[in-house]
Amino acid sequence: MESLTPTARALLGLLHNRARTGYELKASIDKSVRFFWAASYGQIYPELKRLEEAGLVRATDDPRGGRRRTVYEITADGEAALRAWLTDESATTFELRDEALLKFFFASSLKPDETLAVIRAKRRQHEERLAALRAIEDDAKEADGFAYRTLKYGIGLQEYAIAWCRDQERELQAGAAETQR
Amino acid sequence: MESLTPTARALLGLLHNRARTGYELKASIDKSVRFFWAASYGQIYPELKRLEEAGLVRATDDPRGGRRRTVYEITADGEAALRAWLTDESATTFELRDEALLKFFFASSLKPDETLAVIRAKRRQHEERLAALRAIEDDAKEADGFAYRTLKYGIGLQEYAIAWCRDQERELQAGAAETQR
DNA sequence: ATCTTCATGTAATAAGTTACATGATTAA
DNA sequence: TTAATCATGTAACTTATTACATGAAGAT
Repeated sequence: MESLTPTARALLGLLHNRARTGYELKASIDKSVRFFWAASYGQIYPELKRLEEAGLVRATDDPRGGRRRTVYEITADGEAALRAWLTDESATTFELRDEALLKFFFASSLKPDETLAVIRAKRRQHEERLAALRAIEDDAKEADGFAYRTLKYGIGLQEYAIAWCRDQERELQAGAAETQR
Repeated sequence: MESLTPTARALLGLLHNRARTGYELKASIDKSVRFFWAASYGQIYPELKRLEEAGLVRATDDPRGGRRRTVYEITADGEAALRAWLTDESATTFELRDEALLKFFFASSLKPDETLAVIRAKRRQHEERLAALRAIEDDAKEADGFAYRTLKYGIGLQEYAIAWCRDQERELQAGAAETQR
């Protein structure tokens, strides 16, 4: 038996709470784990099929009027696989891809105002992310405590990044002022 | 002309400072941008070929004894492409994949000691990353100020994550103690 | 009427890792 | 002599995104 991708396990984790359609799973992801584990339809639907073939979820046709609809629920085997993953101590994926930071890293060849633009773009990005996280705060509060704690972690991360950007902006402007004297 | 991947641009950025072999580029990445932009040989060598075909780098055979060796230097077109990217204001990639956090998010079905194990594993991971960043601190200081500032950003991020983990551990243990009374 | 949301799916493509193969040079 | 480092590369695979196609139901 092939081992599951973390994305498949995320689906199992969401289905642990309640049965959902692929569409609902996508919406749930976007309202919860998206900021540290995104997933697209192009992954979710094939992944659900694989999970069904592996017997970890059960698919049930449940049309709403003339609109076809498939609800997935987790099976006992699925619950076991979820638990096995959660309690497995082996190494977990941790990856960061930050192109704005990459630009900042190479900023030595830029003029101060161009560097400033790089940092401001990065700050804006984090501010948008922060706003997106704040927008789902109420939903997270209603879910269990772990969802809310996870969200607060994300909020803190974005705030750290924003504060760092502000520091860099300040230092850059101070440096530019000094050169002008 | 096809647009470049951020990884290709990272190579250009590194070559801006000085010419390097593919092997040296990999080593440079591992000692600088790796924590927010990793790259493997499987990407670097083909990418260098593409950059050469596009005329953005120039390859020169420069064997050391009987060991073949190809040094890449950035061309004027390459410098222009680098600059264009650095000053381009359009959206940049920002992605986080944190499987440990995913586990934490789903921890409601775990027993307190199992949840504790999840957080501790996450903390250990960040502590290792922090140590890796601290180990390259001297190199970053010797490079330009942006490299060092970028590193400090990474260090701060890891410290934030570690502090958060410690908070969660404390809260969990406090909660467990309360239940026992 | 028409726009949004609900709903499912695939094909093409992109981006990247892992494992492997090969072989020279240098340090212990 | 043996291990580490320098050096280059590819094939197979994995993971994921984007764009597209399709169509029903509900809201305005």
